[in-house]
Amino acid sequence: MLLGRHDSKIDEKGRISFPNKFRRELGEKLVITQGFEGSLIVIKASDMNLLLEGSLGKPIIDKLARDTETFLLGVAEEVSLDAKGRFIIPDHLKRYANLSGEVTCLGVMRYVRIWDKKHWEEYNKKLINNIGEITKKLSEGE
Amino acid sequence: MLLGRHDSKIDEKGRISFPNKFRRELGEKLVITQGFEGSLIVIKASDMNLLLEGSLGKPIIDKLARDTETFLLGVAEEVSLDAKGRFIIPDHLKRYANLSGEVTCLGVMRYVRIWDKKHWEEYNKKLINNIGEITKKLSEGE
DNA sequence: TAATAAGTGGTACAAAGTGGGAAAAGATGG
DNA sequence: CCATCTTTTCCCACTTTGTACCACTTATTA
Repeated sequence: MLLGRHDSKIDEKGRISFPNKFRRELGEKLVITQGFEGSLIVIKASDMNLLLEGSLGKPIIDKLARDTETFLLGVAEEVSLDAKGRFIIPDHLKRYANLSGEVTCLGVMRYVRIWDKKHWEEYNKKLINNIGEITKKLSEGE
Repeated sequence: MLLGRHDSKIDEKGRISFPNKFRRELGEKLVITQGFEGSLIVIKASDMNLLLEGSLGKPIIDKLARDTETFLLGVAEEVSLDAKGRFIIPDHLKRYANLSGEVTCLGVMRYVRIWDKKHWEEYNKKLINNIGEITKKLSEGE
């Protein structure tokens, strides 16, 4: 299970490094794509189907499903780690997530979320303030 | 069953030590993460599912589940105790819970809550004053 | 009070992370 | 179509961090 936070920064060559604990879980072949709340998603190529839960199987004429799939898959990129666990973030994804210097990577079960560090700090504050309400709603099944 | 209070302090290396009684219950592989009311949660790795009840298995497009998992897992860290029962509290969690010197650890059945000692003293006062009302509401089912 | 167990502080070494250089591949222009 | 310049990939060496362990201090118990 992917777990935990790892702060990193994008170096001069546009590389970002994953810590060992992520690498062990993720393996060699990864897919990076746009995620929610302005973050990026990095996931094992063989786990791609997890992204599509909720839209998979819907007919192509279903606009919601079509939009969701286009959002998640249309801009995805296959990346591979170098010997030290680094990879290059494609430019269009770097722009989407507003990544420049410092980034924060979060392991969330089966995937990693990459955030601009400042953006994450802000989002986390919101989470901290609202987590009581969020979990309440969740447990009420709504 | 985890039970009782243990006061401790964070040493220069950022380590905190658990008393023997906690260790026996918790075992070797622990997970530490952000908890509620500004405290940290330490739980047996194999009991993580207790935290995730409600969000487990939900698709990535479900915002409530995504927020919950990001809050609980994204900043979690797997820690292991050293030969003397100590572990290092990750910096970002130390900051979240405002830990510097003295801390208070409380055993609550299946997990341990870690507080900044002063913060706990204050929170406990509130509990003492309001516990009548809190339990009344609870027993009335809201 | 002695003996044993638990807790604390600190050092040393191995592993992981970082920056950068060289070679290979690809693009551009004459 | 070849020569040169740019970009990408691979790899090496240095730095930093984390972990294991050791020695000492404090508490516990007989």
